[in-house]
Amino acid sequence: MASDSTDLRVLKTRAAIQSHFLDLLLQKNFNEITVKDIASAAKIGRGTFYLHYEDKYDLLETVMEEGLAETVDKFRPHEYFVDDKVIPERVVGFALTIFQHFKKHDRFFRAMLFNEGIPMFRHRMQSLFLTKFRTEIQPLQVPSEKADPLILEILPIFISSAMIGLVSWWFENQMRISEREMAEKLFLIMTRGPLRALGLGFPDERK
Amino acid sequence: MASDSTDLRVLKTRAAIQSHFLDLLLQKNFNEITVKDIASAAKIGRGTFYLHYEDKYDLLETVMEEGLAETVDKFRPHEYFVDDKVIPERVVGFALTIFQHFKKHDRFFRAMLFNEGIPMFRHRMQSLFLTKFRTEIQPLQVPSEKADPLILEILPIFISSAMIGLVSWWFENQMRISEREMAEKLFLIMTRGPLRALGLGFPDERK
DNA sequence: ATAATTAATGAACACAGTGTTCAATAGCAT
DNA sequence: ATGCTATTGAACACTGTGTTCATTAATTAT
Repeated sequence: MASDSTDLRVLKTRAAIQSHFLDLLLQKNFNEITVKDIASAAKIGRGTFYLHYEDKYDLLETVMEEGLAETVDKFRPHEYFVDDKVIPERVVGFALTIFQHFKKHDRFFRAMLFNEGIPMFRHRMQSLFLTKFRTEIQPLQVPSEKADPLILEILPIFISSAMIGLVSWWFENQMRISEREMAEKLFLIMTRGPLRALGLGFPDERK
Repeated sequence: MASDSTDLRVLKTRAAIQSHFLDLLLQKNFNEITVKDIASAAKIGRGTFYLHYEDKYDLLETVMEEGLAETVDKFRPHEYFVDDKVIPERVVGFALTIFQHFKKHDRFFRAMLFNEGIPMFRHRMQSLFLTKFRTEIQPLQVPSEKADPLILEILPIFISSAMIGLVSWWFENQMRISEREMAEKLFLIMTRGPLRALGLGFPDERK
C-alpha cells in the first residue's frame, strides 16, 4: 500500500475509486454503500480496492481529510483587529473567501455535508472553524474590564457552530444568495448582534 | 409488533433493550453495535429483538424520537417580545429551561450527541430548534424599515446552530458552568452581539 | 386457580458483505 | 525487451442479518 506511488495504474485506480465514491455518496447513504458497489462503479475488482484502502471508512477518511486540508489553507491568519477595533472590510473579506471556497468545491461539500451517515464530517469541519476562531479571538486579551473570560471561551464555539449551520443552509438553498451578500449579512449579525440586526430594541435603552 | 402493549413481559423486554442500548451507545460507535450485542447485553434472545424492532436503526429512531418529543415540550411559546422590545428575563428564562432539561437527561443526550455514528441526531435536534426560532422570529414582522428579509431568514439558522454547538460544548465540559451563567452569557451575546460582547469597538463609532 | 393467550427461547436457515489468499494476466518504467 | 508490480477473478472462512418454527414460560382473563 505505497501511498505515494507514481505508477499510472495506481493513480488511475485511485482517482476512479475516489470519484465514483463521491458519486455514490451523492446518491445514497454511506452506511448503505458497500465495497462491492464502489468497486463495480469504478470498474475494478473488489480485491483491488483492498490494495489501496483498508475499508470504506479508510477511504472516507482519506477523501475527507484531503478536502479539509485544502479548506484549511483558506484559513490563513488575517489582522481582523487593530487596537481592539474591528476592521470591517477584513472580516467581510474572510467570510467571502469561505463562501467562495465552498461554492468552488460544490460536489465535495454536498457529498460530505448532506450524506446522512457521515457523522464525523461536520465535527471535523467545526473543529477546524473552532481552531480558527480560537486562535483569532483568544490572544486578543481585550484590555478593558469588559472582557469576560467565560465569554472569551464561549464565543469561538458560538461563532463556529453558527458558521457551519449557515454554510449548510446556504448549500441547501442552491447558493441562491451571493457570497458577498452572505458575508455582509454575517458581518451585520456579528457586529450589531442577532437581535439588534433585526431592528429590535431593548427596554433599558433610550430610543 | 403491537407497539402499545401493556403486557409486563413486553414492557420489561423493551425497557431492557432501550436501556442497554443507551449503555452501548455510551461505550462504542453505533456502527459497531450489532443486534447480537444488544440482545446479549439485555439478556434476551436475538430473535426476540426482532419481535420489537425492525432493526437497530428502527430502535435508534424510536429512542431518539421519544427523547426529542419530550424535549420539544420545553419549547412552548413564550412572549419574548412586546412591541418589538425584548424582555430580558423571558429570554434568559427560556435559555435556562433548555440547559436544565439537558442536564436532567444527561445520559440520553450524551449518548446521542457524542456517539460518532449517529448522524441524524444533531440534524433532528437542530431542526427542532430551528422550527422554534422560526415561529418565534418570523411573525415578528418588524415594522421599521430596518427589518431586512434576508436577515429574517438567516437569523433562525444562525441562532439554532449556535445553540446546538453551545449545548454540546457545555456537555463536553461536564456542565461545569451553571445553567444560569450559560443562559446569561448567551443573552449577552444575543443582545450586544458576538464582537461587542467581548468589549471590541468599531472604527465607525464614537467611543 | 385454571385455562386461554401471547411472549420469549434457541436452534436452524439462506443470504449478503467482509477481508484475505493465490496463481494468472496485464500494464508500466527503464 | 525485460523485469517489476498492479490488477484480476475466483475461492475461502467468517460475521452479521433477518426469518422460521416448534417448545417453553409468563401473563391475563375468567
